[in-house]
Amino acid sequence: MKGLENKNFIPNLSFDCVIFGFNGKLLKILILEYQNTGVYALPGGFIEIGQSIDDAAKQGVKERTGLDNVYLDQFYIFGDVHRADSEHMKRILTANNDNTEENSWMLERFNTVGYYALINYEEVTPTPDEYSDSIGWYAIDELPKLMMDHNNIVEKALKVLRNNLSEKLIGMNLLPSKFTMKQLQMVFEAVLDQKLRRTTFQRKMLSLDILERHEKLFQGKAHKAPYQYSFK
Amino acid sequence: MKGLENKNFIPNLSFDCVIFGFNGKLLKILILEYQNTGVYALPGGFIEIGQSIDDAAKQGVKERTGLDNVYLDQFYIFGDVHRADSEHMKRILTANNDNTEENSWMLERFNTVGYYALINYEEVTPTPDEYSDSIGWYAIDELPKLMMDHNNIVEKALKVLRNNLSEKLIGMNLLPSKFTMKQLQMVFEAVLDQKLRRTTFQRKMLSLDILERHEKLFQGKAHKAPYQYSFK
DNA sequence: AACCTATTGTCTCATTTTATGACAATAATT
DNA sequence: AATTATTGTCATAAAATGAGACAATAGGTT
Repeated sequence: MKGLENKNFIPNLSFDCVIFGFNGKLLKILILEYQNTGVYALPGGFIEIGQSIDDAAKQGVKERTGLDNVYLDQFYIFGDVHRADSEHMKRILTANNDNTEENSWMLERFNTVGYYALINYEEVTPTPDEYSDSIGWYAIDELPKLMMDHNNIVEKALKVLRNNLSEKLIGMNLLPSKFTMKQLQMVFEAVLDQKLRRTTFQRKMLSLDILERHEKLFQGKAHKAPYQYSFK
Repeated sequence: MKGLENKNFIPNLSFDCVIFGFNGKLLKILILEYQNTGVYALPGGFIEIGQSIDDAAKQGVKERTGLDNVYLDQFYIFGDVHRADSEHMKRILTANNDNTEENSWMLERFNTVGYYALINYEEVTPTPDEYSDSIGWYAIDELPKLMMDHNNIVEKALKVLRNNLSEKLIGMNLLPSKFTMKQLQMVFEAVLDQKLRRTTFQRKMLSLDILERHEKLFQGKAHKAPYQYSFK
């Protein structure tokens, strides 16, 4: 596993990121597949000595999405003894012809810090890193079986996201800087997984006094063109 | 530091607990003072290999309060590089005539998992453990300067507690099993640090359908005796 | 050009929730 | 029996939300 053994990592601690994106209809998550293993996992990594966990996560997201300045929120540390499933890791190591002796520390128990990120789907070109051969978007209700307790991590991230959506008004991070009221509503509906009433939603959003209205968006459709908005 | 060197701990990881109690008027926190150092700190500890972080925290709270089955919630991991302040730790180690060589790992960088606990003030007899010579309740607005970033940890715990109070209805854990509406309101007021309207609060609580009404509590006061309630 | 269609922005009215104050009931004291 | 402080509940006002109506469009169809 090229490069890993050169660095000094904090032992027994990792991070994993649930990277949310919105394609206009569905809420999706970035999942990567390790080379020659059929093992699916959340993008994650380790923390260098001398590096804050937040920075490590930030860097990890950047490496895999190319995006800087991403909304990133640490939401939980998963510290169960039995969360690690060393079989998966062994398969990844051997598939990479790795010296299992030298990297056996990766088979030890790991606690992992969960982060979730919200990114603008359109601005992203997911690029697989050196360990994985593919990276792709998966709708949240069509996730493959993930390694270790990663499915559980996603579950928890979704819960936290749903809780924080209205409160912290973080839906913005899933949209381009300018968007229509309809787009904003669809983000809310996708995240909360429920239909919202158009008029009520619109009134609520406008009353919050957080939106700035811009020019109309002409979509070439046979109906009134909607205004565009951005967050103040 | 007796006993510590015998155990196998997960390196570079600790936990710290913000233990909240309510004395009837004020929201308080358990703080301990290390022997012969003047260093104040949150009760915390390390995690054994083969022990989940939750269990380690649970055990830590039990050791320091004597209480089992405490409401305990992991709320954040503090992973800044500069949060550690090894001076404090050195003072604690030398004050205990510790072999600084052998325990030098305690001076390394530590990430710490923050927990908050809610306990019934009256049922608790805080007992100092082997490392500390005193343990005591401090009102949240009269905390001493704590070691490392522990003041910061308390701040964050308070924020999370305020957010979760109504949502998760966890105020119950700060009260005896039977309480009056007034007592419940005072818990809310102490945690949220704001006055609430009596009639609105009472109607709200009753409408939630989470309270069971019991016999009246005669306090020997010259006015109507209030009902007692418990959570269903 | 006149009409048609789907969507948008805004309004209205009904319903529900919350704010605010009023008031009677009551446990002990005077 | 009158007084006092607090409690439980109700009445009314104000605010927020639900649910639908409707006119204003941007373009398509005839």
